[in-house]
Parts: sequence; C-alpha cells; structure tokens
Amino acid sequence: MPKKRRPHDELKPAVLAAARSSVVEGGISAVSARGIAEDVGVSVGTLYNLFGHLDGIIRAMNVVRIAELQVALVAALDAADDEPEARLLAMAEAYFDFALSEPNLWEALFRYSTVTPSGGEIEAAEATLFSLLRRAAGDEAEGGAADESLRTLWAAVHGVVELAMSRRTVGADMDTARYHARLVVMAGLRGYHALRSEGIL
Amino acid sequence: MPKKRRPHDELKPAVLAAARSSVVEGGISAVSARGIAEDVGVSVGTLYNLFGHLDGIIRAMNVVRIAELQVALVAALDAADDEPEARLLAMAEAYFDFALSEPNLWEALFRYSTVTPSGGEIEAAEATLFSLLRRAAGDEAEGGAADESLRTLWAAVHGVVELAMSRRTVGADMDTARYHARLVVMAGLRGYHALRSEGIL
DNA sequence: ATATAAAATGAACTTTGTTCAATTTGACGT
DNA sequence: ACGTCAAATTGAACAAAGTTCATTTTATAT
Repeated sequence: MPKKRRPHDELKPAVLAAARSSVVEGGISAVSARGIAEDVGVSVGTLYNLFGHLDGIIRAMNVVRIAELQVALVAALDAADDEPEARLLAMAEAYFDFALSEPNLWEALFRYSTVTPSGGEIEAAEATLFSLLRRAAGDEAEGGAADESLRTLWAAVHGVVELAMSRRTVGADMDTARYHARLVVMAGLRGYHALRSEGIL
Repeated sequence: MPKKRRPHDELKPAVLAAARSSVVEGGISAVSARGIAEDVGVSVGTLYNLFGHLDGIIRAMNVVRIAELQVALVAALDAADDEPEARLLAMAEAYFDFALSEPNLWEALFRYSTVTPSGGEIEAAEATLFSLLRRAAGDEAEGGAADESLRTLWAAVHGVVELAMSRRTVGADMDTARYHARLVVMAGLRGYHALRSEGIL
C-alpha cells in the first residue's frame, strides 16, 4: 500500500470536504472516522494526527460553514436597498435560505453543542454577525438598548428558521415559512418603535 | 443471579427515570444501554424487549417531558391575569423557565431529531401548545392569519430560549434573557397590531 | 548515501448498540 | 401438587464506532 506524503495544507481541506459530503447525505450520524479515511484515501491514524478527535473534524467543518454564512449575509446586505427595514429583511431571508438549503449542515452547526465551534471562534462569528446587523439597522438602532433589541430580533428570526427546519419544510410551505421570517422582522421593528414611544425601551 | 419478574408497567417508568437522571447529569451522550440496565438492576436484553431501541427509551422519556411542559404552561396560564398580553407573557416566561431549569433535558427534546417524539406524538403536543396559545391570546387573535401570527410569535419566543440555552445562561444573565423573552412577546403584539392597521396583515 | 524528523499506517483496545438462543419465572389446568 | 407453557429475563456474542500507538515509510538535509 502506497504511502504518499501530502502536506497537511492540502490534506485537511480534502478531509473536511469528505466530512461535509457525508453530513449532507446522511446527517451527522453518517460521519465516521473510517468512512472519511476511506473517502480521502488515507488511514484513520492520519485523521487523528491532523484533527485530534473526530469532533475536531466536525468543528473545523463548521468553521468553514460559518464563513460561508457570513459571505451569504454580506452579499444579501450589499444587494439590498439602502434602508434599514429592507436590509434586515434581506438578511433574514438570506439566513433562512442558507439554513434551509442544506438542512443537515445546519443541524451540524447548531444541534450538537459538543461540536459547535468552541470559544473564540463562535464568539468571533457572533461578533461578525452582529456587526452586520448593526450595519443593516443603520440609524434605526442606536445605543445599548437597541443593541440588545437587535440581538433579540435575531434570536426571533433564528426561532422561525428552527421551526421551519424541524418541519423539514419544502416546496410551497417553504415560501410561507420564509414569509414568516419576514413577518418577524417587520413586526419586530414596529414593535420596537411602539415600545420606545411608550417609554418601555 | 436472581431473575425477579416485574410487570412492564412498573419497569418502564424505572427505566425512564434512570435515563432521565443520566441525561440530567451528563447530557444525552451520557446515556447508555448498559448504564441504564445497571441502574435499574436489569439486563440489557430486557431494555430491548421493552423499548426496541435505545432511541425508543429517549423518545419515551421525551414524551414524559413534553407532558410536564404542558402542565407548566397550563399552570402559568391559569395563574396569569385575564388579559391577552399578560397571559402570553406568562406562557413565554414559563416556557423559558422550563427550558432553562433542565438544559440537558431540553437539549434531548429538541436538539436530536432522531430522538424527537415521532409523528403523532409531536403533532399532538404542538396542537395542545397551540390551543393553549389561542386561549392565552383570547380575543386578541381571530381568524387564520392570526393563527399563523401566533405560531410565528411562538417560534420567536423559542428562538430567544434557544439563544439563552446555547450560552448556557446562568445567574444575572438569566434574568436579562428572560426579559428578552418578554420583549419578544410585547414587541410582537404591538408589531402585529401595527401590521394590521397598515393593512399588511 | 545516510541520517533524521515528519507523516502515515493499520492492528489492537475500548466502548457502543444490538441480537438471540438458552434459561428462568409464574400462572393455569388437571 | 404437579407439570405445562407462554412470557419474561438473561448474558454471551457480534458489529461498528472512536481512539491509541509502535512500527514503517517518506522526504529532505547533510
């Protein structure tokens, strides 16, 4: 059996791609060290040399996926009209579409806390997401209370996405679900203004 | 080794209790067939005679947990003032508290789709939850569009809970997070009314 | 060419979920 | 009382998973 020596920088992406396609096809439970090893054409030991544990592979895969999410959100933001509501709506839809386009990858991202990018990585991702939200909200949101509201708004959008995910939404239902994601943003903005004018916020 | 013969009706709850305490202590990954068997004082084979698969045990455990959730929500609803907003706020808080009181059980409920009560059971649970929401909303919500809005509102509340969960919220942060759950309801209701008066809903 | 370090290997160990033939139990008919 | 028999229980055994590590191979520098 040949033992070609490949530099890690070119081997790691291959491993992550193999892991990803396993997840896409059969969900997280379809991933196995031996399966990936066979797909990449490498032994199990090599995987452990590269990533330490199997969780490390999933984690690294999730880091890549989060980067993709950020790209999608930035694209949506840049394409949207220069108005707070339109921008937030565009981001919510992009978030929704991203999740629903690859449900198994989304599940891998959020449903397995062991496997969620740890510590610094996830905090950095949240910080980036939040800076995008502030850019989207623009002058709509200023100050500390508004930041909290923005975070809460996004949690609400995430909830709608989760609901759509848990129902494995497809077809016409998907359009309805995406509209619900819009609804949350529209109602959230109006509610925010109402609460401010009532002096509650 | 003695082979006492216990009727299933008294053995099953013992198994579920063992599974539950494993989950509470160490999360879903701490559950194992052999572990439960030892705790209950029974062989692995017996577990499989009773539940078919290990997933069946978790599923049954989740069914019990969902019943507990419904009890908690009904209690909150009954204790609240007879006014739509107060009732929805009470339900949101009860939902939040229920999730955060046992994070590992919550995770078992929602984060593992394989293990989520299947088909009829989860639909029945959703139907019950929704009927509670309609009771809470009362005259606030009438007709089909309002039903959808109510469902969306709850998805948003769920999102806030998920965010609090993912941060393993404790202490003072928990009060803030619970307040965010209230915020979603308050803003949601006001936003709903605004959208109606704008003719969007 | 040789030495040396880095990389890759795959056999082996542990721990899972799961199965099933054999064994034990308790109730019922005689 | 006794024997029968279906139901319940057992635990050894299998497959597949994550993980480790002594050994072997490769590439590079001297």
